[in-house]
Formats: sequence, C-alpha cells, structure tokens
Amino acid sequence: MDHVDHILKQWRQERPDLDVAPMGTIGRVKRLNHTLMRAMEKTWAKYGLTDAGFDVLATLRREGAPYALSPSDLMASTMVTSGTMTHRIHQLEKSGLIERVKNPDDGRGFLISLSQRGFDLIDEAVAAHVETQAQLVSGLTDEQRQQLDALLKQFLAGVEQE
Amino acid sequence: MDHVDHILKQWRQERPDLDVAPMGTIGRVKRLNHTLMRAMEKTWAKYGLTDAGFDVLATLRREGAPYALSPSDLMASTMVTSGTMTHRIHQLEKSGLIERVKNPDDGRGFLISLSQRGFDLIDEAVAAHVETQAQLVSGLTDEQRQQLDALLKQFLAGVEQE
DNA sequence: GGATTATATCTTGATATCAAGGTATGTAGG
DNA sequence: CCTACATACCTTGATATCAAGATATAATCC
Repeated sequence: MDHVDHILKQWRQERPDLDVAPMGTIGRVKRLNHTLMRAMEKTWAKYGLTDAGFDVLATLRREGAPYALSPSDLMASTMVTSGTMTHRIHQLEKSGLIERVKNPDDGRGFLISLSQRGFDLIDEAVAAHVETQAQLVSGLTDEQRQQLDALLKQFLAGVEQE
Repeated sequence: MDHVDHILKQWRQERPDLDVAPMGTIGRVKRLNHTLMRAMEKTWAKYGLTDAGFDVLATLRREGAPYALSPSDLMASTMVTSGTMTHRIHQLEKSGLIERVKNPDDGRGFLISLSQRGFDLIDEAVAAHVETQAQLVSGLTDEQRQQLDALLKQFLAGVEQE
C-alpha cells in the first residue's frame, strides 16, 4: 500500500463510477520520474551542472567526434522548445563548456560544439552519473529491469506515435 | 530501435567502459513521463486548468467531505515545496476554485477547501482526465499494465526509501 | 531572377518551480 | 510563566520552461 495505492483507494471511495487503474500506472511513472530526477540532480550538481546542462553536453559527447550539432538537432534529441534551447546554449557558452560557430552548410544556423573543458567535464560527469543510476535501479534484479524496459518501450511506442 | 536505444548505442560506441543499461530504463521513464504530461495537459486545459491546479483540486476532491486540507498536507501529497504550494493556492483562490479559512485547531495555519465551483469543475475534469489516461495506456494489455504496475511499484519503493 | 514558402534560431512575456530565509504561532521543560 | 525550540506558512530571488511571434536565410516555383 504505497502512496499511489492510497490515492486510488480514495478515488474508488469517492468516485466508484471511474476506472482509475490507468491513473495508478501513470501516477507511478510521474512519481518515479520526480524521485529519480531529484536523486540524479545531486550528482550533476557535483560537477556544477543542472539537468539542462548535462543533457546538452551529454548529447554532444555521445554523438562522437567532432562533438558538434545544430541547435535544431539538440532540440529534437532533448525534447525542449527552441526558446529553451537558446537559453541553455547561452548558459553553457557563458560557462565556456561549448562553443558556437557558424554552420558552414547553412547560413541561417550555427553549430554547437563541445569545448575541451566541456569534453573533459562531461566525460567525468557521465561516469559518476552512470554510477548513480546503477544505484537507483538496484532495487530491481537484472531480469526485472529488462522486463520493465520492454514494457516501458511498448508503452512509449504507443503514446509517441501520432 | 527507438530513441532510447539509439542513445544507448551511441554511448556504447563512445564509452564502452560504462554500463549504460540502467540509463535506458531511467531514460524511458523520463521520456514517458514527459510525453504523458504533454498529452494530459491538453485535457486539463479544456477546463482552464494546469497540472498544478488540477493536482491540488483533485487532492482535495478525493479526500472526501469536507474537501479541506492544510497547505502542509497538500505539499506532502503533491511533492512540491512550500513556496510552490503558496503560489498554487493563491492562483486557485484568485480563480475562486478554493477558499482559505483559518485553521480552528492551529492558529499558525489555514485550511484550503474546495468552493462549490471548484468541486463542480474538478468532478467534471477528472472524468475527462480518466478517459484521456485510458486512451494513453491503451497500447498495453490489461495484463501488461498490471505487470508494469508491479515493477514500477517495486522500483519506486527502492528509490523512495531514504 | 523575383516572389513565395519553408526553415533555423532568437526574443519576449508569462508561469512555475526551488532554495533559503523570515515571521508568527504553538509546545515543552524548568 | 518564560525560555527555547519546533512548526506552518509566506516572501524573495534566481532559473527554467513554454508559446507565440520576429528575423534572417534558404529553397522552390514560375
């Protein structure tokens, strides 16, 4: 009987006409996301990073050499709007972790690339981050985690298509 | 090969020293949460509500008569800080959906209670919300959804204890 | 090549959130 | 009763986000 079970119980009492089973599933996803984010933020903070900054640097890093993407590519990868990405880029540029160069192939745009400092920082931070994540999933066995992956993947495929 | 699989593939190429399997699980939770929230916001917006407002009104409604809780109780239920709850309460009060009365049992605090309009609105909005949620989970069978519930519950129990 | 449409990014304005600290009221110990 | 501590809520200041619209460049079509 966790927090979400309690909520469902209350609804079944107050609104027995509603089928609240899906609310339980979605509620757990929301709550889990919230708790996981809070935990991971602590690791990012050790490297002077936020969710937003880590997200951008990691996207550039895992892309491989030459560690550069356009703002549009970054937007698509990170699920934020253009205004948000502009803001993130300015912050990271001010910190000297990325550089902004004119896109030689498209005069309208730029390329965002990791600076050497940005590369070194994210390479170290991501190792710590992976360790934190391993700790966070340690309540599940490997097999359970794989089952969960499969279900989440199917769920996601269902809601992302449109 | 979804978006998350692509990310893991990139990391395995660039950083074969890291075990990124947990990142896949956590990444799917994050992405799923984001997509679900975006979808549910559309329903809330039809009733002039945001995530924040719906959250508070629903918490009061499912509590049962007399539909009143202290700001502290609301904070605990909704996982936000006191500053955020103060702000939410002011917004909802301005909209006439809740009322704030002095707590007769504790001179330091207040009780937040649903107004008649607030009650009517949330009672209608939650029915639409439940329908939206049913649609969102329709990519899973009932059995799969229940399996997912069980795994999420265990995952959550592992990360929430501290 | 000029007009039209599409694309890439930035700007603006409104909200929501948090962390840290402030104020008022309650509670417990001597 | 008075002091010390605890609790409940609010205020402040800094960020992050989004939606909508602005601007500049590219691509396409006669």
